[in-house]
Amino acid sequence: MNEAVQVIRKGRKFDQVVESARTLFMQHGFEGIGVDEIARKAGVSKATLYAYFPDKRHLFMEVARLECERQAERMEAEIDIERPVPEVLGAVGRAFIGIILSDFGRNMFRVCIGEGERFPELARQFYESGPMVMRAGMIEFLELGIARGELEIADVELAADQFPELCKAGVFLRLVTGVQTVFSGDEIDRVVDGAVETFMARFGANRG
Amino acid sequence: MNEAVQVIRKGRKFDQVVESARTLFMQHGFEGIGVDEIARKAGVSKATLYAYFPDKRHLFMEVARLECERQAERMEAEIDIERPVPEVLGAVGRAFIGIILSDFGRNMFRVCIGEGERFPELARQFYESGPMVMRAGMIEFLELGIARGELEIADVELAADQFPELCKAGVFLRLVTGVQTVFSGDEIDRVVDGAVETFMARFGANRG
DNA sequence: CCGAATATAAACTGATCAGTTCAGTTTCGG
DNA sequence: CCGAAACTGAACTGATCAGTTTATATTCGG
Repeated sequence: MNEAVQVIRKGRKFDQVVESARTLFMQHGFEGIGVDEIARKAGVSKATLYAYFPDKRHLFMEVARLECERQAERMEAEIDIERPVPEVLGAVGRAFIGIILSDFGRNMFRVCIGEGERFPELARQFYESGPMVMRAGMIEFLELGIARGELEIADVELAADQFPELCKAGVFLRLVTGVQTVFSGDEIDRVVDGAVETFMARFGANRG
Repeated sequence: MNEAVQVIRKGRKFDQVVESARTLFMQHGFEGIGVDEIARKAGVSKATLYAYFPDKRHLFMEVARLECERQAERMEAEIDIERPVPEVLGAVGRAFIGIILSDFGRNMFRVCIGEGERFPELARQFYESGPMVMRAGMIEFLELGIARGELEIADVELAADQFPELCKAGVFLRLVTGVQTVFSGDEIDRVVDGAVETFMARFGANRG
């Protein structure tokens, strides 16, 4: 089944390499760092690195996949979906913005989008192990909210897409274009609270 | 005042170069095409090209700036802001999605974001001549809608950021990651109409 | 029709960097 | 303690590509 994993993990210094790659990729992006430096920081020879991974791209993919898993787990652990819908949405929005603003998020977007044409495999894997997972979680949660009578949604998938998009309002574009790279807590609250309010105005079940 | 423009435009084959660059950049992105090919397609020698532009990046910037202007003009010409707010928003949304899905839009995002760290000048200029212009237009229009009594908005800037973001729901990310590259008219209608409905649910002045 | 501005072709520089090779060393299970 | 697997280091290959150079040719205003 998972032969691929076994094929890749064959040496004792595997984790050192991944950890070094994680740090450097997240800090400098894909093109911003050379394989030599990754090997050096890992305390490993370049030849060893290439014994583990067929090329730089697959090393990056592995790092990206792990990091997405990590973020997804953290998010799941932090958020209690039993709380009222607006509260949960607020928490989700703040976590989401946090990821987007992190070195990881910024560089992941940069690489996936920038490299998308030359390296479609990565962008697709990123979508599937990042945004798609979150989308599935959103759908699940929204359906719970509907069942609880807190939400009324005809097109749940569209709603699940709209919420994260709302959270990016005025942030994402300014971030990736470098127009603004630091956002205060107040700024984040403003956009997340705005997202929750807009979302609830449309989909909240107001019977009263 | 515009000495810079005069300094750049000094030969008779300038337009050929820009036009060639426009076509090829929009088709292959920034890194996807070499200067040699741009010169060849322009029917111009490489040396001539470098007589016009200090480097490849500034050539790209010029193309980007012109294309943004072009899109902004087209949008302004097509849309009649005297129509009812939801109708105007629908038209804006469809035009916006159209730009995003075009070769120009896709590659512009790709390059600005991908190249952002190494070439911040471009991303900033893009933000200013593209999204920022649209944002200003949105703000103006929303204020008109408020004055007309069709809208009620406390934070106009946030609302102006939210609408385009809503229009991207489920489209933008799938596009830039290559998960889905073609979108049907029905799909576009679904997301734009959904954006208008959500927006109006929050900001529409329903006194009835 | 002259001379200054502009354009050309094509070879060249120089820098970058992923990935390879190989001869030799270390590690570790059995 | 042996032999196989894993690892090392450092030089090397090979490809890409932006930008330069140079000697020559074309264009065009005055």
